[in-house]
Amino acid sequence: MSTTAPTPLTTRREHPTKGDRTAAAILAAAEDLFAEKGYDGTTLRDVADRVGIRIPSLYNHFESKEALYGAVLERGLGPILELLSSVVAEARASEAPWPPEPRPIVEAMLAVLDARPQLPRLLLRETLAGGTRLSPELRDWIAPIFERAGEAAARGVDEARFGADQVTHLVLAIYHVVVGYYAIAPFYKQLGGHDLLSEEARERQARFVADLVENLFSPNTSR
Amino acid sequence: MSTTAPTPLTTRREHPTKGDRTAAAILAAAEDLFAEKGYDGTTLRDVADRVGIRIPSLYNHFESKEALYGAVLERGLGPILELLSSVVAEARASEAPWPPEPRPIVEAMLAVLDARPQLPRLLLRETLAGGTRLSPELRDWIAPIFERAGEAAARGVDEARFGADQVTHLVLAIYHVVVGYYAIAPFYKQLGGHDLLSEEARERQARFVADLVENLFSPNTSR
Amino acid sequence: MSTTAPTPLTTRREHPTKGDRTAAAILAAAEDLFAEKGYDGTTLRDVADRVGIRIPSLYNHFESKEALYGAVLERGLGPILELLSSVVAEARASEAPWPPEPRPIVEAMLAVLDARPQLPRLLLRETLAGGTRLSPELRDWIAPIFERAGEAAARGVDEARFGADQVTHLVLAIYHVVVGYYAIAPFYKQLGGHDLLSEEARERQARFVADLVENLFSPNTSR
Amino acid sequence: MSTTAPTPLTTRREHPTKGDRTAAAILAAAEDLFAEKGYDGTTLRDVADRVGIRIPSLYNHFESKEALYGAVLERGLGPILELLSSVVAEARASEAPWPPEPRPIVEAMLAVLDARPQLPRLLLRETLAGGTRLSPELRDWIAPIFERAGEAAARGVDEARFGADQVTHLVLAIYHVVVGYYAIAPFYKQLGGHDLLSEEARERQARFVADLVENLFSPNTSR
DNA sequence: GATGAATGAGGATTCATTCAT
DNA sequence: AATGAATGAATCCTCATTCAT
Repeated sequence: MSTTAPTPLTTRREHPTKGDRTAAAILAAAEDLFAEKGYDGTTLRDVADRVGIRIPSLYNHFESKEALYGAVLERGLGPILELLSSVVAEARASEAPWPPEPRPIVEAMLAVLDARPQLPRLLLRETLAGGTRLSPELRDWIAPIFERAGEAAARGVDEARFGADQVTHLVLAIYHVVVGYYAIAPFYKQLGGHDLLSEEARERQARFVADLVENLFSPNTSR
Repeated sequence: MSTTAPTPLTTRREHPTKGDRTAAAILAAAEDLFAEKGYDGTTLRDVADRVGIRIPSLYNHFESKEALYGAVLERGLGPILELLSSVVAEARASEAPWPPEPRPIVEAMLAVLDARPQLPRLLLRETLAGGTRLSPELRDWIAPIFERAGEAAARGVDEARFGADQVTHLVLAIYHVVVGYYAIAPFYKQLGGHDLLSEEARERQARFVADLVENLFSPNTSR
Repeated sequence: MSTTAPTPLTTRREHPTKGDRTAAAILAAAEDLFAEKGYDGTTLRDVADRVGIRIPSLYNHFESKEALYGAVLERGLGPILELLSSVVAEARASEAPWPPEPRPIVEAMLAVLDARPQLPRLLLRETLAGGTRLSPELRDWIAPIFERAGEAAARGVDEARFGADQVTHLVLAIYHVVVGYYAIAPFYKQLGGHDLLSEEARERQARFVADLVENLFSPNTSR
Repeated sequence: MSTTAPTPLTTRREHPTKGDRTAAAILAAAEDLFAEKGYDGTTLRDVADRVGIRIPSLYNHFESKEALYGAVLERGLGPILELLSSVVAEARASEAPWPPEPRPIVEAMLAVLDARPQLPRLLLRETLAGGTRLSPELRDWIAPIFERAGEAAARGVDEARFGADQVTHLVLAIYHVVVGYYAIAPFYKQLGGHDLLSEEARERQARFVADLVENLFSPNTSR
């Protein structure tokens, strides 16, 4: 489903070779499958079939199923974590109440996820699994985000509404509102609901999330 | 090969027999394991080991792994869905703005989940899987809940804040805030955060969710 | 399918007890199943289901699956072997050309098989299996039959037609013509042919076999 | 899970590859075992052991146990059915009484079976099982053979001896005489008889069958 | 780089059998 | 005599991985 297929992080050449293209196709297929069926529910046969190659060929590009999964996570989660890191770091550095204007941030965030709607499911699967299969690298990246998001939020939140000890809950809530939306989309549709990933629905969600965040953080004044 | 189905596998007697106790133990073990590792990640060996029996004995109580999973889901999700159904139905019947007082509802909801913190993970896993393994029975139960929750919310929501077309997003958001909290707890703890399932944390979350709901639905006045 | 269910050979009481009746029902069910699906293809669950009892109850009547199979064979093959033995013994004793009048013998034979059309299949299955599961008892019974049948036939056969060294082939041929007919009946019917076990068909077969035997043994005179 | 079927399992190349040789060895082993012990009595372990490979390797060549059985049947029964088909078709086309000279046909038939004495047992097992595991393909092949054999025989048979309504019985009889001989051979030997598959015995049987057929069809004249 | 073949480990499930009730 | 529960052994089959070509 994902359309962009950048070169894998581990090997960067000037010209994308045929091998690079295969590797990218594998990553794309694996991302979809891991998101849809989870690590244990995805077989290398599934991946190879979707790419149109045979199983052993996968090993020319990735050392193992775990390595492939790691590569998918890294490629997928990297941009998100970078975005979050920078936002959080920025907010941390500034003295202004956080966030000065939530809309751009929310929109940047959702733009990333819109381009790769599988990532939230990947993310959620990882949190459900307790980060079991997260590389130490990725884990070290994630931990401070929550931490700093908490710090930042602590300064921005309307204390009349949420106590300082509720900041963690606030951060987690926003996280779940955002990723949960994408994760539930296929199920919701299948249940008879409309397509949450349609253009309009995603715009509505963007507005909704922005409103929500703004509403939560700002003092009691409606926009 | 067999044509008659000799042993009713779900009959309950007056006195809990040895078999009933074993079945209950299997269900408990399976609930934990399915929540932690997912359907594909859980083996019948895992379940049997945790119960302290041998694998074939599982088949004296459940017809198959899928049937066991179904039983876990039904037993676990039943109370939640009933609660939601009754709340939604009630709200639907009354003319008063919904909910008249969110706190009791939120507390009832969280009380159920507190007693079985695995259920949210089970739920979330199902939504991630697109309800693939949901029995038609359970699916028919879930669909109208979202639907009616939307109707009810449509009457209660502060229209100055959220448009009518955002009600679905609102309902999903609350759902994800609630279940996501439990789902991420083990990961959060492992990442160095505190225990989200501790007494205090759960109380904070209860307050937070109640505040959030109240805040979202009531007009712009803090309590 | 078989309707008569005499008491098992191992226990003969005056009044058929309830247990005896169960044992008979088990034997009847097992005879059908072993004939239809063979020893390996028949499970004790199949047998128990058909009788309407639970598997462990089978063990109140038969020591093991093998013992049950043995009992079925003994009960089923006994009458046939007795008949054959007596015929052969009789022919052996007499000096007259054998058989003086084949019709009665053929008819007696077919009467037994008509009453229990499963037996030929059981028999054929055993010969296919090389008598692997035949009790030594039964095997000792069978061996001399062929032997004596050969001797007898040797005297009766039209030597102008079949050489003495072909007597074995002759005996085997008759054996296969007879038992094969019953064995192939279900398949033949299913292939679109008519029912070989119908009254008329069986009568035709009786006539055919009698003609064949007569024809083979008698000098070149048609009936 | 997989959607495409990547590896054609039955393709034949010009040079027999290693895989082809393995597949042939598997077929040979399976043919013996299925003939000796039947489908249910044969385990893939048996097959693998006889070939000298491990069980999972079987799946590189055949999709399942059933598929392997089907391949054995097709490969084994194909030549027989072809022979029968051609004989029957030929007889059907000609106007001469059938068969003009039975000996060549019987000899051709027995030559095929002599080369693969397991096939008759395979055949007989199938008829005993009611063709349960016969592929529709094979079944469609078999049905018309009996049918046409009946038609052909109807023209050739000595009507003074066998009525038209006995033709089916005649055809079945010949079939059983032929295949039964091979099927019973191991048992007969084990019972103390001589080896029915020895050179001499097979020649005797060939003569016997030819005599029998000739005798049955021709008017009352010995050869 | 691609793949046919092979395989150790393991997965769900069935089966015959036992035993306490 | 009947059976619910338990289980060792085995069955078919899948999976990730390796290796020679």
